[in-house]
Amino acid sequence: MANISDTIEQFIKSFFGDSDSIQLSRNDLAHYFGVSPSQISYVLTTRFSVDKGYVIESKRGGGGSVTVAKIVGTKQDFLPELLKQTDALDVLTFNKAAAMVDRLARDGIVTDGEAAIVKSAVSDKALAIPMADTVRKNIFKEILVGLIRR
Amino acid sequence: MANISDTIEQFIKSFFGDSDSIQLSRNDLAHYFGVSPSQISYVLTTRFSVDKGYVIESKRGGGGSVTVAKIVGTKQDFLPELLKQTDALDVLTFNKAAAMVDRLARDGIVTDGEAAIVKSAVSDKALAIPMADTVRKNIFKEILVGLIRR
DNA sequence: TCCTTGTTAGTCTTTCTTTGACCTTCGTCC
DNA sequence: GGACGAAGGTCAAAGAAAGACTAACAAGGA
Repeated sequence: MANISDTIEQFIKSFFGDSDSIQLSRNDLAHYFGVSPSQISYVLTTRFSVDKGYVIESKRGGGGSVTVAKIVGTKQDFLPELLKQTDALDVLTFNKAAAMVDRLARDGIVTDGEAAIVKSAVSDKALAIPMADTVRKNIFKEILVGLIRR
Repeated sequence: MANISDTIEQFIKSFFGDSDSIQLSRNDLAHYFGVSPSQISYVLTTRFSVDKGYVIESKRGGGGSVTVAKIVGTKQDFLPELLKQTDALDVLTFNKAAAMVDRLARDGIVTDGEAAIVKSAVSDKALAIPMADTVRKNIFKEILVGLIRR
């Protein structure tokens, strides 16, 4: 956690209390951390992606701002939805899979321990094979099916 | 203890105080000892393997680092042993994997939910590919390492 | 001696981060 | 309505780590 992006990520996350959405100023944040504004954008896109369960909205111009909102899904239809999304993908990279399972953990649909196992199972190390991203998709889908069934 | 690898090994070990895990920078360490970074990797892989009671995690890029953790507690014996056994296998069938994970569940090393996920991940459906039993072995090994790490 | 195993160094690759330059949008003030 | 400043957006390049792979070298044993 030596890098500033992780620090900024935590800082932003600490703003969500019970609330599902927060509003922030890109410039102010950048100034606060002494980094360039695009750094904030970087953190936003890498750490608060849709896969991870966040949506970003923004407004430019004077008095502009960025809104970060947690996507809150009802547990029942979220897993099937995720399965459908995964199936629609051509291939599945590790980062994408990790983002999705992180979100499942965040929303309490799986435990942290379960999330860790899923990540191990679809990691690049586990799948050091040709067509890894295709196989990963299959494995991930099968895991989701198992989760739905339970 | 004439060689530098042994010296580096001791140096790293001296960093564990009461703590079970330490974080280090490969580059810094290499620079400190005046050796090439890959030398540190060499020490890490040869002296801090699971066999020897350690697990390693790392992150690349700016602010990247290597975490070395001692394997402690109940996982100390059984999981590494199982990992070694798995590694010794040529291939791993689903039935064999399922039997192993069932045993882990029975012994309370993993929850039923976790066991179910592992089985999904290494199921024949997930691995409808050439060389399935070889890939399955790899995945299973990686899951075991993950379990040891946690 | 020759062969195997272990060590050391070096190079190239991959991943992730950081910065900067330039672009687009919005609001306000003549 | 046009000019201007204040946001935020985009993208590419550079930088910062660690990983993979390979070659060279060293030491010990058959």
